[in-house]
Amino acid sequence: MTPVPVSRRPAPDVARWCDEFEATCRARGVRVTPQRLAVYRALAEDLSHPTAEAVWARLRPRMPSLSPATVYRILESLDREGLVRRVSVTDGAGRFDANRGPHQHLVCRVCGRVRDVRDPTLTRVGLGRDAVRGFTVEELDIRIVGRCGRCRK
Amino acid sequence: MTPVPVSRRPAPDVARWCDEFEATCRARGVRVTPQRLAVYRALAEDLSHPTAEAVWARLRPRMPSLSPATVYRILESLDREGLVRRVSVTDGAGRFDANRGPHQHLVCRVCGRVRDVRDPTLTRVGLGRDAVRGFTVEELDIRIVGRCGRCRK
DNA sequence: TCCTAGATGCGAGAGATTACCATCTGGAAC
DNA sequence: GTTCCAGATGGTAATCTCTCGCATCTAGGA
Repeated sequence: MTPVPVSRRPAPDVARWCDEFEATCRARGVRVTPQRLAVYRALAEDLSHPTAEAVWARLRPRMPSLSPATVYRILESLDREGLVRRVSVTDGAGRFDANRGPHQHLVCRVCGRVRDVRDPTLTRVGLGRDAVRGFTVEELDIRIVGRCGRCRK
Repeated sequence: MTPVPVSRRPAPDVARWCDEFEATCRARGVRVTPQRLAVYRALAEDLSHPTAEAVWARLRPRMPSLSPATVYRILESLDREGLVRRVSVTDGAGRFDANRGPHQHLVCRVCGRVRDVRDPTLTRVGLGRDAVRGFTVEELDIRIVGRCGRCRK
Protein backbone atom coordinates (compact mmCIF):
# COMPACT_ATOMS: atom_id res chain seq x y z
CA MET A 1 0.00 0.00 0.00
CA THR A 2 2.74 2.46 0.88
CA PRO A 3 4.43 3.59 -2.34
CA VAL A 4 7.70 4.45 -0.60
CA PRO A 5 8.69 1.91 2.03
CA VAL A 6 9.73 3.63 5.23
CA SER A 7 12.77 2.09 6.82
CA ARG A 8 11.87 1.44 10.41
CA ARG A 9 13.87 0.56 13.43
CA PRO A 10 12.77 -2.75 15.03
CA ALA A 11 9.86 -2.14 17.42
CA PRO A 12 11.53 -3.68 20.49
CA ASP A 13 14.51 -1.33 20.12
CA VAL A 14 12.18 1.63 19.73
CA ALA A 15 10.24 0.64 22.84
CA ARG A 16 13.42 0.29 24.87
CA TRP A 17 14.82 3.59 23.63
CA CYS A 18 11.58 5.37 24.44
CA ASP A 19 11.58 3.95 27.97
CA GLU A 20 15.18 5.00 28.45
CA PHE A 21 14.40 8.42 27.01
CA GLU A 22 11.58 9.02 29.43
CA ALA A 23 13.65 7.75 32.35
CA THR A 24 16.54 10.04 31.40
CA CYS A 25 14.23 13.04 31.13
CA ARG A 26 12.73 12.37 34.55
CA ALA A 27 16.14 11.73 36.08
CA ARG A 28 17.35 15.08 34.78
CA GLY A 29 14.20 16.92 35.81
CA VAL A 30 13.28 17.61 32.18
CA ARG A 31 9.52 17.90 31.77
CA VAL A 32 7.96 14.97 29.92
CA THR A 33 5.20 16.13 27.57
CA PRO A 34 3.16 14.20 24.99
CA GLN A 35 4.81 16.29 22.27
CA ARG A 36 8.33 15.44 23.41
CA LEU A 37 7.54 11.75 23.67
CA ALA A 38 5.88 11.73 20.25
CA VAL A 39 8.76 13.56 18.58
CA TYR A 40 11.33 11.28 20.16
CA ARG A 41 9.38 8.15 19.25
CA ALA A 42 8.90 9.29 15.65
CA LEU A 43 12.63 9.89 15.34
CA ALA A 44 13.53 6.59 17.02
CA GLU A 45 11.25 4.68 14.62
CA ASP A 46 12.65 6.31 11.53
CA LEU A 47 16.01 5.23 10.08
CA SER A 48 15.99 7.85 7.33
CA HIS A 49 17.38 10.74 9.40
CA PRO A 50 14.29 12.89 8.88
CA THR A 51 14.13 16.67 8.90
CA ALA A 52 12.14 18.49 11.59
CA GLU A 53 9.49 19.14 8.98
CA ALA A 54 9.30 15.42 8.12
CA VAL A 55 8.88 14.50 11.78
CA TRP A 56 6.08 17.05 12.04
CA ALA A 57 4.37 15.76 8.88
CA ARG A 58 4.49 12.23 10.22
CA LEU A 59 2.96 13.16 13.57
CA ARG A 60 0.32 15.53 12.20
CA PRO A 61 -2.39 12.92 11.55
CA ARG A 62 -2.16 11.74 15.15
CA MET A 63 -1.57 15.17 16.73
CA PRO A 64 -3.35 17.72 14.54
CA SER A 65 -2.61 20.56 16.93
CA LEU A 66 1.14 19.94 16.97
CA SER A 67 2.96 23.05 15.83
CA PRO A 68 5.99 22.87 13.52
CA ALA A 69 7.71 25.41 15.77
CA THR A 70 7.32 22.99 18.65
CA VAL A 71 8.98 20.19 16.70
CA TYR A 72 11.89 22.48 15.82
CA ARG A 73 12.19 23.54 19.45
CA ILE A 74 12.02 19.99 20.78
CA LEU A 75 14.61 18.62 18.38
CA GLU A 76 16.91 21.55 19.07
CA SER A 77 16.68 21.04 22.83
CA LEU A 78 17.10 17.26 22.59
CA ASP A 79 20.22 17.81 20.51
CA ARG A 80 21.54 20.30 23.08
CA GLU A 81 20.81 17.80 25.85
CA GLY A 82 22.56 15.03 23.94
CA LEU A 83 19.44 12.88 23.57
CA VAL A 84 19.42 12.97 19.78
CA ARG A 85 22.04 14.04 17.24
CA ARG A 86 21.83 16.64 14.54
CA VAL A 87 23.32 15.17 11.37
CA SER A 88 25.45 17.38 9.15
CA VAL A 89 24.39 17.01 5.55
CA THR A 90 25.67 20.47 4.56
CA ASP A 91 22.82 21.59 2.37
CA GLY A 92 19.12 22.00 2.86
CA ALA A 93 17.25 21.25 6.03
CA GLY A 94 18.87 19.92 9.18
CA ARG A 95 18.37 16.21 9.82
CA PHE A 96 18.21 14.25 13.02
CA ASP A 97 19.21 10.86 14.34
CA ALA A 98 18.09 9.11 17.53
CA ASN A 99 21.06 6.73 17.31
CA ARG A 100 23.60 8.01 19.81
CA GLY A 101 26.02 5.13 19.53
CA PRO A 102 29.34 5.57 17.74
CA HIS A 103 28.72 5.50 14.01
CA GLN A 104 29.28 7.42 10.78
CA HIS A 105 26.95 8.62 8.06
CA LEU A 106 26.87 7.63 4.44
CA VAL A 107 25.44 10.59 2.53
CA CYS A 108 24.40 10.14 -1.11
CA ARG A 109 25.17 13.35 -2.94
CA VAL A 110 22.56 12.60 -5.59
CA CYS A 111 19.41 11.67 -3.68
CA GLY A 112 20.43 12.95 -0.25
CA ARG A 113 19.72 9.68 1.54
CA VAL A 114 21.61 9.25 4.79
CA ARG A 115 22.44 5.83 6.20
CA ASP A 116 24.19 4.85 9.40
CA VAL A 117 27.32 2.74 9.14
CA ARG A 118 29.75 1.48 11.70
CA ASP A 119 33.21 1.16 10.38
CA PRO A 120 35.55 -0.23 13.04
CA THR A 121 38.52 1.64 11.53
CA LEU A 122 36.75 4.95 11.79
CA THR A 123 35.16 4.20 15.14
CA ARG A 124 38.56 3.44 16.60
CA VAL A 125 40.08 6.67 15.31
CA GLY A 126 41.88 8.75 17.89
CA LEU A 127 43.18 12.27 17.59
CA GLY A 128 46.84 13.21 17.61
CA ARG A 129 47.46 15.73 20.35
CA ASP A 130 49.36 18.15 18.15
CA ALA A 131 46.53 18.55 15.69
CA VAL A 132 44.19 20.00 18.25
CA ARG A 133 46.44 22.01 20.55
CA GLY A 134 44.39 24.52 22.50
CA PHE A 135 41.18 22.94 21.28
CA THR A 136 38.91 20.86 23.50
CA VAL A 137 37.46 18.05 21.40
CA GLU A 138 33.86 17.16 22.24
CA GLU A 139 32.70 15.29 19.19
CA LEU A 140 34.08 13.67 16.07
CA ASP A 141 31.64 13.82 13.19
CA ILE A 142 32.46 11.70 10.16
CA ARG A 143 30.51 12.02 6.95
CA ILE A 144 31.18 9.69 4.03
CA VAL A 145 29.95 11.36 0.87
CA GLY A 146 29.37 9.54 -2.41
CA ARG A 147 26.69 7.73 -4.37
CA CYS A 148 24.36 5.09 -3.05
CA GLY A 149 23.55 1.92 -5.00
CA ARG A 150 20.37 3.39 -6.44
CA CYS A 151 22.10 6.53 -7.71
CA ARG A 152 25.11 4.88 -9.27
CA LYS A 153 24.75 4.83 -13.03
CA MET B 1 28.77 34.71 17.43
CA THR B 2 31.69 37.11 17.48
CA PRO B 3 32.94 38.32 14.10
CA VAL B 4 35.63 36.15 12.66
CA PRO B 5 38.96 37.93 12.18
CA VAL B 6 40.43 37.50 8.73
CA SER B 7 43.54 35.36 8.60
CA ARG B 8 45.28 35.35 5.28
CA ARG B 9 46.94 32.65 3.27
CA PRO B 10 50.52 33.50 2.15
CA ALA B 11 50.45 35.54 -1.06
CA PRO B 12 52.69 33.20 -3.09
CA ASP B 13 50.34 30.28 -2.38
CA VAL B 14 47.36 32.38 -3.37
CA ALA B 15 49.02 33.42 -6.62
CA ARG B 16 49.88 29.83 -7.49
CA TRP B 17 46.38 28.60 -6.64
CA CYS B 18 44.80 31.33 -8.75
CA ASP B 19 46.99 30.45 -11.72
CA GLU B 20 46.11 26.79 -11.34
CA PHE B 21 42.46 27.68 -10.96
CA GLU B 22 42.39 29.64 -14.20
CA ALA B 23 44.32 26.94 -16.02
CA THR B 24 41.91 24.26 -14.79
CA CYS B 25 38.90 26.30 -15.88
CA ARG B 26 40.31 26.83 -19.36
CA ALA B 27 41.33 23.19 -19.65
CA ARG B 28 37.78 22.15 -18.79
CA GLY B 29 36.20 24.71 -21.07
CA VAL B 30 34.68 26.56 -18.14
CA ARG B 31 34.24 30.25 -18.92
CA VAL B 32 36.68 32.50 -17.03
CA THR B 33 34.97 35.70 -15.89
CA PRO B 34 36.25 38.53 -13.68
CA GLN B 35 33.62 37.56 -11.10
CA ARG B 36 34.75 33.95 -10.95
CA LEU B 37 38.39 34.91 -10.63
CA ALA B 38 37.60 37.46 -7.91
CA VAL B 39 35.46 35.04 -5.91
CA TYR B 40 38.07 32.33 -6.14
CA ARG B 41 40.88 34.69 -5.17
CA ALA B 42 38.95 36.08 -2.21
CA LEU B 43 38.33 32.56 -0.96
CA ALA B 44 41.94 31.48 -1.54
CA GLU B 45 43.23 34.46 0.44
CA ASP B 46 40.94 33.86 3.39
CA LEU B 47 41.70 31.14 5.94
CA SER B 48 38.52 31.73 7.94
CA HIS B 49 36.19 29.60 5.78
CA PRO B 50 33.96 32.54 4.91
CA THR B 51 30.28 32.43 4.02
CA ALA B 52 29.09 33.42 0.55
CA GLU B 53 27.84 36.66 2.06
CA ALA B 54 31.27 37.37 3.60
CA VAL B 55 32.98 36.80 0.25
CA TRP B 56 30.54 39.19 -1.37
CA ALA B 57 31.05 41.83 1.35
CA ARG B 58 34.79 41.63 0.90
CA LEU B 59 34.64 42.05 -2.88
CA ARG B 60 31.98 44.77 -2.90
CA PRO B 61 34.36 47.75 -2.54
CA ARG B 62 36.32 46.59 -5.56
CA MET B 63 33.36 45.31 -7.58
CA PRO B 64 30.36 47.43 -6.65
CA SER B 65 28.15 45.83 -9.26
CA LEU B 66 28.78 42.27 -8.04
CA SER B 67 25.53 40.62 -7.09
CA PRO B 68 25.21 38.39 -4.02
CA ALA B 69 23.28 35.94 -6.16
CA THR B 70 26.28 35.67 -8.45
CA VAL B 71 28.58 34.86 -5.52
CA TYR B 72 26.20 32.14 -4.35
CA ARG B 73 26.02 30.73 -7.86
CA ILE B 74 29.75 30.81 -8.39
CA LEU B 75 30.57 29.12 -5.08
CA GLU B 76 27.91 26.51 -5.70
CA SER B 77 29.25 25.70 -9.16
CA LEU B 78 32.88 25.66 -7.99
CA ASP B 79 31.89 23.22 -5.26
CA ARG B 80 30.08 21.06 -7.80
CA GLU B 81 33.14 21.15 -10.05
CA GLY B 82 35.42 20.23 -7.15
CA LEU B 83 37.39 23.49 -7.27
CA VAL B 84 36.43 24.57 -3.77
CA ARG B 85 34.84 22.70 -0.87
CA ARG B 86 31.68 23.48 1.02
CA VAL B 87 32.40 23.02 4.72
CA SER B 88 29.77 21.39 6.89
CA VAL B 89 29.19 23.43 10.00
CA THR B 90 25.60 22.23 10.50
CA ASP B 91 24.00 25.50 11.51
CA GLY B 92 23.72 28.93 9.97
CA ALA B 93 25.19 29.92 6.64
CA GLY B 94 27.22 27.57 4.47
CA ARG B 95 30.96 28.15 4.52
CA PHE B 96 33.61 27.54 1.90
CA ASP B 97 37.23 26.48 1.69
CA ALA B 98 39.65 26.78 -1.21
CA ASN B 99 41.97 24.20 0.37
CA ARG B 100 41.35 20.96 -1.48
CA GLY B 101 44.13 18.97 0.10
CA PRO B 102 43.38 16.25 2.65
CA HIS B 103 42.53 17.89 5.97
CA GLN B 104 39.90 18.07 8.67
CA HIS B 105 38.02 20.95 10.26
CA LEU B 106 38.10 22.09 13.85
CA VAL B 107 34.75 23.73 14.52
CA CYS B 108 34.28 25.74 17.71
CA ARG B 109 30.71 25.28 18.86
CA VAL B 110 30.81 28.56 20.79
CA CYS B 111 32.19 31.15 18.36
CA GLY B 112 31.75 29.17 15.15
CA ARG B 113 35.36 29.56 14.06
CA VAL B 114 36.57 26.90 11.64
CA ARG B 115 40.24 25.99 11.36
CA ASP B 116 41.99 23.53 9.10
CA VAL B 117 44.02 20.78 10.74
CA ARG B 118 45.91 17.86 9.34
CA ASP B 119 45.94 14.94 11.66
CA PRO B 120 48.00 12.10 10.22
CA THR B 121 45.85 9.53 12.02
CA LEU B 122 42.70 10.86 10.43
CA THR B 123 44.29 11.56 7.07
CA ARG B 124 45.46 7.97 6.87
CA VAL B 125 42.04 6.56 7.65
CA GLY B 126 40.77 3.97 5.23
CA LEU B 127 37.29 2.55 4.89
CA GLY B 128 36.38 -1.04 5.57
CA ARG B 129 34.76 -2.51 2.49
CA ASP B 130 31.82 -3.97 4.36
CA ALA B 131 30.79 -0.65 5.78
CA VAL B 132 30.13 0.86 2.40
CA ARG B 133 28.80 -2.04 0.34
CA GLY B 134 26.92 -0.71 -2.68
CA PHE B 135 28.10 2.81 -1.95
CA THR B 136 30.70 4.64 -4.02
CA VAL B 137 32.83 6.75 -1.69
CA GLU B 138 33.89 10.09 -3.15
CA GLU B 139 34.84 12.09 -0.11
CA LEU B 140 35.53 11.67 3.57
CA ASP B 141 34.47 14.73 5.53
CA ILE B 142 35.69 14.89 9.11
CA ARG B 143 34.52 17.57 11.48
CA ILE B 144 36.05 17.89 14.94
CA VAL B 145 33.62 19.80 17.13
CA GLY B 146 34.55 21.36 20.46
CA ARG B 147 35.81 24.60 21.96
CA CYS B 148 38.70 26.67 20.71
CA GLY B 149 41.30 28.14 23.08
CA ARG B 150 39.53 31.50 23.18
CA CYS B 151 36.16 30.00 24.07
CA ARG B 152 37.34 27.63 26.76
CA LYS B 153 36.45 29.05 30.14
C1' DT C 1 -6.23 20.86 44.40
C1' DC C 2 -3.29 24.66 43.61
C1' DC C 3 0.55 27.02 41.66
C1' DT C 4 4.17 28.26 38.60
C1' DA C 5 8.21 27.50 35.72
C1' DG C 6 8.48 25.90 31.67
C1' DA C 7 6.16 24.10 27.27
C1' DT C 8 3.12 24.83 23.51
C1' DG C 9 0.49 27.02 19.42
C1' DC C 10 0.28 30.41 16.26
C1' DG C 11 1.51 34.08 13.44
C1' DA C 12 5.02 37.31 12.15
C1' DG C 13 9.64 37.81 10.80
C1' DA C 14 14.54 36.86 9.80
C1' DG C 15 18.40 34.80 7.35
C1' DA C 16 20.18 32.15 3.61
C1' DT C 17 19.60 30.77 -0.52
C1' DT C 18 17.34 29.96 -5.14
C1' DA C 19 14.42 31.14 -9.21
C1' DC C 20 13.34 34.07 -12.80
C1' DC C 21 14.31 36.87 -16.50
C1' DA C 22 16.25 40.66 -19.06
C1' DT C 23 20.75 41.92 -20.29
C1' DC C 24 25.52 41.25 -21.02
C1' DT C 25 29.93 38.94 -22.43
C1' DG C 26 33.85 35.38 -23.05
C1' DG C 27 35.82 33.29 -26.45
C1' DA C 28 35.18 30.38 -30.62
C1' DA C 29 34.41 30.96 -35.53
C1' DC C 30 34.97 33.69 -39.19
C1' DG D 1 38.80 42.88 -35.76
C1' DT D 2 33.90 41.58 -35.96
C1' DT D 3 30.11 38.57 -35.25
C1' DC D 4 27.57 35.46 -32.64
C1' DC D 5 25.44 32.87 -28.97
C1' DA D 6 25.64 29.64 -25.01
C1' DG D 7 26.30 30.61 -20.85
C1' DA D 8 27.10 34.21 -17.07
C1' DT D 9 25.51 38.13 -14.56
C1' DG D 10 22.45 41.66 -11.97
C1' DG D 11 18.43 42.77 -9.73
C1' DT D 12 14.58 41.30 -7.52
C1' DA D 13 10.96 38.26 -6.03
C1' DA D 14 10.05 34.07 -4.01
C1' DT D 15 11.18 30.10 -1.19
C1' DC D 16 12.79 27.40 2.34
C1' DT D 17 14.10 26.76 6.96
C1' DC D 18 13.87 27.99 10.79
C1' DT D 19 13.33 31.57 15.02
C1' DC D 20 10.92 34.94 17.91
C1' DG D 21 7.25 37.06 20.64
C1' DC D 22 3.53 36.38 23.17
C1' DA D 23 -0.81 34.58 24.95
C1' DT D 24 -2.25 30.30 26.70
C1' DC D 25 -1.74 25.87 28.62
C1' DT D 26 0.11 22.10 31.59
C1' DA D 27 3.41 18.81 34.10
C1' DG D 28 4.45 17.83 38.25
C1' DG D 29 6.02 19.44 42.91
C1' DA D 30 3.98 21.56 47.21
